[in-house]
Amino acid sequence: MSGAAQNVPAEGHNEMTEEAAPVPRGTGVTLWRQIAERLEADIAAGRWQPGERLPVEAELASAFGVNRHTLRRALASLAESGLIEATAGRGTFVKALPLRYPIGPRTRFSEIVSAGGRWPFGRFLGGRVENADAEVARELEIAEGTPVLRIESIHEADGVPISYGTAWFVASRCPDLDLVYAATGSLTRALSTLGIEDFRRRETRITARPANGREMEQLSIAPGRSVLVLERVDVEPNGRPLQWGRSSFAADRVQLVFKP
Amino acid sequence: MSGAAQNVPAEGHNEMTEEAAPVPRGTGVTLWRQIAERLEADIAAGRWQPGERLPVEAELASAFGVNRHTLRRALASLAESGLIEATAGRGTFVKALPLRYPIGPRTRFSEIVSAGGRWPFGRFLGGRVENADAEVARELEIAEGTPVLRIESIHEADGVPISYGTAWFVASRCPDLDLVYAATGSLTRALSTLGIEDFRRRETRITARPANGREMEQLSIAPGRSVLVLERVDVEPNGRPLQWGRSSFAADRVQLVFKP
DNA sequence: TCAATTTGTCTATTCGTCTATACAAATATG
DNA sequence: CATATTTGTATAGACGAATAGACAAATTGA
Repeated sequence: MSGAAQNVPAEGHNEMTEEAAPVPRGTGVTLWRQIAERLEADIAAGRWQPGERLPVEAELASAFGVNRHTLRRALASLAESGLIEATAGRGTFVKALPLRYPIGPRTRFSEIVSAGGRWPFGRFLGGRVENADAEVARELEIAEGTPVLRIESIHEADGVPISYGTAWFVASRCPDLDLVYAATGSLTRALSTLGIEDFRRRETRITARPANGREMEQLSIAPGRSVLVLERVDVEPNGRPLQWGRSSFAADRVQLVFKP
Repeated sequence: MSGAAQNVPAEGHNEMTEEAAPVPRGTGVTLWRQIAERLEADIAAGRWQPGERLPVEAELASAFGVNRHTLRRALASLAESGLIEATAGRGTFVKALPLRYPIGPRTRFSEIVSAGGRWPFGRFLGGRVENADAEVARELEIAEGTPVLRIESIHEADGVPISYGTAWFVASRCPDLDLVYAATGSLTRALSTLGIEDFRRRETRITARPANGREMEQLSIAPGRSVLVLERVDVEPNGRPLQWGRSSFAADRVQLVFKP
């Protein structure tokens, strides 16, 4: 590490004063972005708990081998994402916490979030009836061109966006679902209101990639952060597809759990 | 899009000549990196099939609204990852293809890769006996300090690295597993040789994040690409934990599939 | 109340990214 | 074989990232 430590750390328990792995240069990702990502990952991994204070800027800068201004640029982006908050004279504190998210036959966002001790909410962004294209038709096992209801929403836990995505429903099966969903903030409850008492997960497909502009915006996550992209098909008890959806989960705010 | 198209595209079916969404600037990710990621995502999404030629550099540059040199920098990184190959006078062609990877009670890498029509191989990187730390002990349900066998390996399909990770086994249960694994290139076969005929998946936990330096190196993926991090526990028929492992999957080369 | 600590802001310089122009080299096709 | 097409390389200038130094502002604790 080329940068010499500029401030001698106070005595006592001290994390992060040992040098971190060098931040690679020339990778196409700026230093401040990489540092922000590492700090975010460390927080997600539990290195610092909510409410805990991070090492001071000078220490972090030294540990990462960068200038304090570069380090501050990293912290600024974390603050922008809502993960940390800094106050002059006081320090920088952690705000975030990941959610344990089991995926099973009866995956229900509301139940999962409530079980995690937080407040679930489905923020309805928009819905409209459109004719099923080839992909939607295949997933829902209907004829191409059949009217489907397309709903776009964000799912939040304690006001923090967890997932953002789109779901398609057979329009004739779910009249006015968008209106009831918008009113209740819960998809499961809206379906129940419409007489659909049960459905279960048929298949979940997962990939991951860096968030795009829309996802960054809707999920309030920093550029370059990863999203887990879930494509899922839910079916009614008679086996008929009810819903096909594709959602992006803020990877740092959720940990998917599977038990075969 | 500020950049004017510099070459009139040839007549006939033509993708990508319409302008792509503008590449954001000031995000901490260079333009060439973002372009590389988008092209990689498009390839993974099936926009171009292996063997198919990408639009020429001038067209791509125009579509992304960047200089041809910037576009070339993006293509260079994709070529470095093995996704594409370019030849002067000939064009740029796609090489990559994602693997469908079902996760279930009997997840076996070899079976999955073979089912996908490719050649599976477990590249043994190293193994040694060590004393279980707190985390390993908890996952394997043994006393802290119990000797465990730690194995590091890369799993490949047709010579392309798919996952890289570490697994821990109760040393007394799997004597010489590392040696047999190194010799056979198949964990399942190695365990069978040692008298362990069956095991099943108890739990799989998934997160995602950008690949770190080691993962970029071992998986031959470009900086900033995402990895799917799987923590898994496998147990023997009697319910006793056999293996705890944590592997990083190249997110662009694999799509995880779950059927509850 | 004051000193110490920590974050916040300003100005300036150097290095890397992006753009631009031009032309060489390799391949494909008529 | 010649032309068109496409990638590959060289040089140069403008702009953003990173560094550096200095000092102000806010908070904490003695």
